[in-house]
Amino acid sequence: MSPSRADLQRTAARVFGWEDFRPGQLEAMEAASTGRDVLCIMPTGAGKSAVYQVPAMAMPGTAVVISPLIALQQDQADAINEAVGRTAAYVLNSAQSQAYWDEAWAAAEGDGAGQAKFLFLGPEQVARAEVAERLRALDVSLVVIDEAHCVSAWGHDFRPDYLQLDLLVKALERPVVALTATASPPVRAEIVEQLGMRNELQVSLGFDRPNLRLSAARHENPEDKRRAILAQTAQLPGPGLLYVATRRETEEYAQALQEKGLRADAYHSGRRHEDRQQIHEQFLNDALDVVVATTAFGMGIDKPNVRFVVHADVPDSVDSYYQEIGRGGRDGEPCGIFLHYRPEDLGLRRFFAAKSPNEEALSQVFKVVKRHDAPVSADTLRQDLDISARRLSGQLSLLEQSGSVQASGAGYTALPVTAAKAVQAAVEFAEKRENIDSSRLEMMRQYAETGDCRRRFLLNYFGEDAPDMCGNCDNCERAEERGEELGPQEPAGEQPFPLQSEVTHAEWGRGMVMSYDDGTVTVLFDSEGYKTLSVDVVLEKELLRAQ
DNA sequence: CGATTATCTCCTACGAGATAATCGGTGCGGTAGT
Repeated sequence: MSPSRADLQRTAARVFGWEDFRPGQLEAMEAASTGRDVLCIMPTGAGKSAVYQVPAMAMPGTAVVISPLIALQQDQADAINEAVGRTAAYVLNSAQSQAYWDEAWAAAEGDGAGQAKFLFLGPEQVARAEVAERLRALDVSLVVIDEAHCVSAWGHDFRPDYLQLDLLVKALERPVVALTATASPPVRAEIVEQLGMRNELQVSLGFDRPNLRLSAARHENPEDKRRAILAQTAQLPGPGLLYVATRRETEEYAQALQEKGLRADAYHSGRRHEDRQQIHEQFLNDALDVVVATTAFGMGIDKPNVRFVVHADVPDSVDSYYQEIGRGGRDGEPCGIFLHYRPEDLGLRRFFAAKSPNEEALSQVFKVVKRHDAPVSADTLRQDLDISARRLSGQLSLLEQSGSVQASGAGYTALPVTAAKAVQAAVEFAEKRENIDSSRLEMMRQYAETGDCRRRFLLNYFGEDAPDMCGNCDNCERAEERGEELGPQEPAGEQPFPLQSEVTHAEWGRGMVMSYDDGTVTVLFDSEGYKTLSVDVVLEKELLRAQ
């Protein structure tokens, strides 16, 4: 028997002391507990964790929670254990002793009062055959993917095991609960596809954050940009965040800000663990005015009173940008959002995005998979190949996605093609993905350069309609100064296809209309990424057709 | 792709300017060495 809505409410109150629910929360919990997949998009602090924790406590069995950072897993497990009053959640990773693992397995495999209700693991653990096997044997309540945007953001290159999670999902045959604060339509689609979710309920609380005051400034040379950033950051009321692109910049800006008398520190993944922890704590306790950080700083940080978020460089996508500025103004009070931009800065992002696949390694991996008649496990492949687990994961998922290898719980099977064909398909697939990535970067450029309402740009990007000028971004303020009416806006120019409607293009196939801006239309094509076209040309040449 | 650093060139030698080489982000896990 799955728990009823009343059961869920009782559990929430009894175990966690939660009496009230946000819109969508209860609905999502109910869906999960009755066996339906759920994709939940809620800002941090809106009670995302409750969506899986409450049903998992109300249901029999153990929830398997996949989360990207061990520190994050530990925080969540601690919170659960404190609420429950015993060890109901275990965090499993390479740093734990064998004794701890044994205890966790024993607790998960048992049932009754001492049962483990949650196991927290990273995708790398799930990819180990031994762990996967043991998980398959458990009575699992839910499969939870926390920070699910990592599937899309990290799966392709950085942490390839994210793309193998569908095997776990398939093997366990339990409802999937995917949670994230930020996901544009294509990212949502990718999460659903990669995790093999079916008929999922999507719950989104909406992306508008009206208290964030958006602005951007363009600079010509690096020195002017640097001066402007320092002057601005020193003068803004804190606490705040300054995001930069490189580790070295974090050190340089932090030092310059210190010299101006601010309490500032540099945060990046190259710093010692204790230092990172200390900076994090100091920031939370208002003992720092500014943290100057790379992308390493952010996930899991829930501080209400961040008063500004300054970007010294463009991030790789609007998705990342929104994730980063979303750390400001969580208390609902005003927060200044500033993007400093030079077109040349896009170069670094292009460099990071350009990772051509290793054809030699692909070919080798494919040949070895093909040599086996029966499905072969990643572990066996690794012994045959003498390559790292991580690289193997990357090659396998590329081969799988480009259609030359099939994956199942039993292992990998090669399809009847030659190694040369398999490599070619994989390379083409990687190129296509790179095109999509660069189109995402192009959207970041558009955001930086737009003269239109920035809030509308962001909302359109995340698939929401936003007809009004917001009045709280630099471009709206400039329009106001020119004496233009805000409020419901005359659509600037013709808009032949409604927002969010489906269109087709002879060459690029199916796409979705995302936004109109200054005589252009931006369409998100399934296979090509974002394309921005002139409305006049589209109409004249009949480039797009409504679906 | 672009910024920074290292090396080369000029030939009185210095140091300036040109040219070449290098570097750049996220975390897991495991390994080597205390």
